Amino acid sequence: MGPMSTILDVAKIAGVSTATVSRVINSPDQVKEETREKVYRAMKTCRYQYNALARGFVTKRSNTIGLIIPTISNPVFAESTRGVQDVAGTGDFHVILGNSYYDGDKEAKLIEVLRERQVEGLIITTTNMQGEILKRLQDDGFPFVLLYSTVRKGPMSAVGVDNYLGGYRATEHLIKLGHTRIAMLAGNFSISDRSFHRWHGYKKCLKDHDIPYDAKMLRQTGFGLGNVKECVQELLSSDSPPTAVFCSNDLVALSAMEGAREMGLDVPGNLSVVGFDDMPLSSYVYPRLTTIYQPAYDMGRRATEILMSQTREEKGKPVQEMMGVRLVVRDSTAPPRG
Amino acid sequence: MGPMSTILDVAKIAGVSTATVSRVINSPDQVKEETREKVYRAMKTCRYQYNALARGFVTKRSNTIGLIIPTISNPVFAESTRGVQDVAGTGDFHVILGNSYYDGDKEAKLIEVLRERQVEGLIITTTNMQGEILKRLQDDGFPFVLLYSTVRKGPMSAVGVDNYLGGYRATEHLIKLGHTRIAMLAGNFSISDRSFHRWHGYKKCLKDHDIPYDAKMLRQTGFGLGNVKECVQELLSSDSPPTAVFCSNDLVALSAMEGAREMGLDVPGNLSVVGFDDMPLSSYVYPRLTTIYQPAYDMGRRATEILMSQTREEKGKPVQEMMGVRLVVRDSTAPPRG
DNA sequence: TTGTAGGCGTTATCAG
DNA sequence: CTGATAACGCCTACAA
Repeated sequence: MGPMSTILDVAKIAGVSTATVSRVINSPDQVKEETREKVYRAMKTCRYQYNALARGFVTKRSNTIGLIIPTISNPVFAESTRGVQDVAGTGDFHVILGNSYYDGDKEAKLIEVLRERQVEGLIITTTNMQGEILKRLQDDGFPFVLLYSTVRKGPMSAVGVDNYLGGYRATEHLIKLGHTRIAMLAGNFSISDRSFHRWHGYKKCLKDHDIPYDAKMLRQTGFGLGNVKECVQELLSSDSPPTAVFCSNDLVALSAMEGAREMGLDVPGNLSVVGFDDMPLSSYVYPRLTTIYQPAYDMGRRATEILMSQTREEKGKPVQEMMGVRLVVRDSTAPPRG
Repeated sequence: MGPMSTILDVAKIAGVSTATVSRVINSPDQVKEETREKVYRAMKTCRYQYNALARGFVTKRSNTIGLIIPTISNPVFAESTRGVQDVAGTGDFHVILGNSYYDGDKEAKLIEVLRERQVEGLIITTTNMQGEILKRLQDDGFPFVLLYSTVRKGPMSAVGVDNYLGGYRATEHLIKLGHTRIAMLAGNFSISDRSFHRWHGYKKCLKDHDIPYDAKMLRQTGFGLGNVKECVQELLSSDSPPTAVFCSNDLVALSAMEGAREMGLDVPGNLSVVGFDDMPLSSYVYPRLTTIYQPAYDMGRRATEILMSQTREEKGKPVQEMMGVRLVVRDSTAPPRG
């Protein structure tokens, strides 16, 4: 990679000024055809390559947005990421991707360095709602939108689903099937308020059906396929084990099913399992997973549309958008045995 | 977002020169503690935020690499992407992600715009091996490494697996099980030479076991979950249908199994299926998928290590690295019936 | 240890 | 339609 040639080189070769070269790049019709051709030829002879960074530097527009998610390994985040990329691309934006791995500090660090790199906006699936970080962004008037958010009003833009409702629907399905001992495997509340809302929906549904809430039926797990198996197995080893479990996402549900199977139990025979997300592969797993669908791809798209309009307008009002969830009944749930 | 303050503002407030401010940012120990503190205070009072773009502009180092994959929706690419991000992060690099969607033109366009944006290097899972594009990168001395590559020698850096061997192993497994009518569902050769190599391994294995190769047993499909089902169903409807099928990736394998099931056939009872990739969820699907494992995460890591060393050194020799594949036998394969 | 000043590649403002 | 020229925010010799 020798030194690249610049518009100055081009200008010299073509015998014009740099301003003219810049014009043929940005508004070709403002320059006489003859000179335009001359410039094109000059570009070719010195193998000129445009430097978008330099432009960004003067126009103060990097044409880049940052996307922070917990981890790209979760297929549901992969879907929303694709949504983000697709609409960003149509606006000639690029996206820098960062994984927070559900770590608030990593998340904060990412936000900081992405801002240093002059991203024009941020899409964040936050792991640290309470933190000062978002407030800081807010104060600075820095454009950002929360993705997979529980926020429904206030000064921040957000797109998400009604997690409370999702939790309610999942639980309701189980109750209608005849279950009364229903556990919940929730992602750690300190790390995800989504999980917290789902738990509230779960509790409310229990109450509406006169099933007493039992705190021992709640287990907070990590989010990966971490200690989930142990959690179910503890649950299932208690003196009055659950006959069903609502998991705060599909990945957790998969581990839960495996944990149950390791104990020689059948899903859904001995244990019904419902997940949350409906990631693309959930209809292929065994047993096919009953779960709450949320429109990941579209959420990614929508968040990006909002962000992009936000970066352009001077003072766009914040917009919150809640998209629909729906219960998808498949094979991992059934009436309790005997 | 009002105008941000610059080191000049900081300098004025602190009563020092911009050079000094720059020093406290880049080499704090080169400046007397007293002035250093003064500068820090000044930064605070004007809420100074570092502009990494400006630095990149002068140092000609964007600290960014581009990553081009077919689609982030395929979990195997998500895994390697995570590998890339993880090691890029340790080198203070960021990664801009682009999906080519298996489209050579999109891929070319992505390479172009990423170069304009001054990425320091590119990691590409190419869809267009033959194209001029890579040659162009080569000629320009632009650092890049091919990921999921079949390249084993020559001037380009690459990391991948032995696809030929993978195809061979998969087929061998089927043959040892007693199958003789073995089909292959291959991703379109024009789009993926990986698939092409796997097919060669498949053919060679057939030959080594005196099973005549039958061209009608090969179907080239798209890569998503596109027309795969129809392909299997055609195959299975022929007068002498296959008893087993080797699929060029796990996603295709899932569709194939579904296609067979739709015809009322049992997997592996009536049809054995083996995939390729061993994506993280393949052990959860039903039936648990027999497949060829390739170390996606590590491949992503390795590719990035190579690239990063390449961007630093002046004239690093190209390095090719082939990582191990291995057959993972699970439940989607069995001896043929009767 | 600190300051001065030139330069990075492009755009944008004015003139011509 | 085209040309000077001053930014943009930071780094880096070179001097002091």
